[in-house]
Amino acid sequence: MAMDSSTCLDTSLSLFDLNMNPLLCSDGNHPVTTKKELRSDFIDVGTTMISPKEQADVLVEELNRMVEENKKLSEMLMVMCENYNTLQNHLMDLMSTKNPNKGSPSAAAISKKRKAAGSEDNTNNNDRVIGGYAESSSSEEADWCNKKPSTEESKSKISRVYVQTEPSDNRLVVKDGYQWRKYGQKVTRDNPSPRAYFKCSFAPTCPVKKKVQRSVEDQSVLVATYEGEHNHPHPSQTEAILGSNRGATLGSVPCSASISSSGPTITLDLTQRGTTTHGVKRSSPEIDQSSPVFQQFLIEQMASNLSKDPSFKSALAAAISGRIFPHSLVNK
DNA sequence: CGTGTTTGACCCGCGC
DNA sequence: GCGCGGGTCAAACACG
Repeated sequence: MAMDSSTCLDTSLSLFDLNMNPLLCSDGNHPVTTKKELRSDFIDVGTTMISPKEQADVLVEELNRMVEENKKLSEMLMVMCENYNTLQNHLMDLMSTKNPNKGSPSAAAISKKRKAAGSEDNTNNNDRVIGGYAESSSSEEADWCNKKPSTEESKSKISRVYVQTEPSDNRLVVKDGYQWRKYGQKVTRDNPSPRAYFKCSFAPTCPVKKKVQRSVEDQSVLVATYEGEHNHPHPSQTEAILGSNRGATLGSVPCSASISSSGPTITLDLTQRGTTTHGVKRSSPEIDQSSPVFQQFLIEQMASNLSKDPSFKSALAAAISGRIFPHSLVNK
């Protein structure tokens, strides 16, 4: 639904601002130093002639400052997540008062036979492509649930995302920020386009699966069907706060229509925790973002991503070389 | 060499 | 029981 998108987009843009601009810390006094600024800080220090002892002190001081900023960024993330949840709940209330009956499929729809589902992509009149993406309504999903009587809770969490792509783009790729491993491809009877099967590979234990297939009616539209719920935070929740300006990271921000670097693809992540589909409030257990486990996860992700970030490495290398070989840096 | 993708084989549920 | 079709597995392959 578009409302979800706008809510999500709002949060994403906040993240984007977080990445691009030196913001004030939560105490409102100390500006958060971006990675770019850090690099220039290093160079500035590196070009001045100071003793090794002082250099070590400066390094320690710098490290402490970064740790402090890291803490503050984490706090900001927590606040933002809370705001997101508040907005989401507000939206739920609005949607439930507007469409009290939506999301409760009729018994007829539920009892649809498997054969009737054969033309699922072009018979569901409730599905509409809206501005490049759309989400499905309930009937097909209820049918899906019926096909496989759920033995696990996650089986019942099914959503569908429509993504407008270039007709010439033959890849069955729907960018939603998560990491997916393809484990199969099949040509189905009702659709000449192959259907690709993906599993979430961000967390080894994540049960979420995704099916991607081109729409029968419009070959430029990819239909991504998500099954299950992620048991881990969205990768962008940890990557975004690192202030990385890399395209890959930006592309992983949910609802990234305005900032995606990969062409006209517009993705709407309906699988995110707390997100609803079909106007039905999800009842799955939510990840407590204030929990020590979540915070530990965040810290580990930050450390991991920082260590992988080539620009951070080069900045660090420049800073170190600037201190050890100040002249060589000046000559550059 | 590790990781991800491809693709044919296999499994299983459903309809006849 | 058999055939069909969707979903999954796993060996082979590609790539960085």
